[in-house]
Amino acid sequence: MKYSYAEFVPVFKALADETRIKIVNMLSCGEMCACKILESFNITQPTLSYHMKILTDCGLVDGRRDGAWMIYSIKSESVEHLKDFWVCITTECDDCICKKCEKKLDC
Amino acid sequence: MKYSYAEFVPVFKALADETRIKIVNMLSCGEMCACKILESFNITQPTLSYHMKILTDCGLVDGRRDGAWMIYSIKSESVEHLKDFWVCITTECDDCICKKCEKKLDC
DNA sequence: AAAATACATTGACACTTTTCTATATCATGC
DNA sequence: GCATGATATAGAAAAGTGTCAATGTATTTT
Repeated sequence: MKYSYAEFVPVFKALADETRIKIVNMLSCGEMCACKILESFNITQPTLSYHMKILTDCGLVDGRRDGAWMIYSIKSESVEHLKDFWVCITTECDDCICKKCEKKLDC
Repeated sequence: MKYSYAEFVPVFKALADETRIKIVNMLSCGEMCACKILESFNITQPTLSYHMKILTDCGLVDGRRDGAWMIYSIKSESVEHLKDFWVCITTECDDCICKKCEKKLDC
């Protein structure tokens, strides 16, 4: 298994919220500043800040400061990484956890 | 947008737990009964029952009773559905939410 | 330098999630 | 029908989550 399960828990947690899924979707067309994202939702600015922190902490989104603005963008490699992980754990393969368990290994 | 965001929130929630990610992975090699899954984890039987309910309720896993046993299996169409959704929302396209927002639509 | 703008942090609150123990239900075998 | 094994449910405790108002911190503008 080339992936660690635990590393993806925060990513799935980040996506377990409708607002954050929508933010990821919005950023897929290109970078966007926080104030622009905020306009699209009926949430307060601190709440958006909270959501953006979760998205950046898990590695899905990148944030950079440009003067007074925060510019957010999707991290393509993380997007690919998650897709690859999902395909990997849902496809039968020789090093699957189920085979390890039959061998009484730690899992 | 051919998907509704809200429909995937319970799926991502279900995957936002290391034990449940591992269970999905285990089932990718074929169906398995609850007692067999339970052997692989240091959790109680009610806790596994709780996790299996979350996985089946969100549609990722299918459960059928076979006498005294519960046999669980992956629902391949849900696995594909999630992958397609992820690719869709992370790929730039004409009906992206960001373009809708610029048009001041509800999102 | 003062005002305004953009964003982050703090503290509080309601709500949800995860886990357990105890108990109930259901199916099987004697 | 009773005992046993497999699973589900109920209730409770602890921890985590999402939201806000209030406030703090940069940065830009005047």
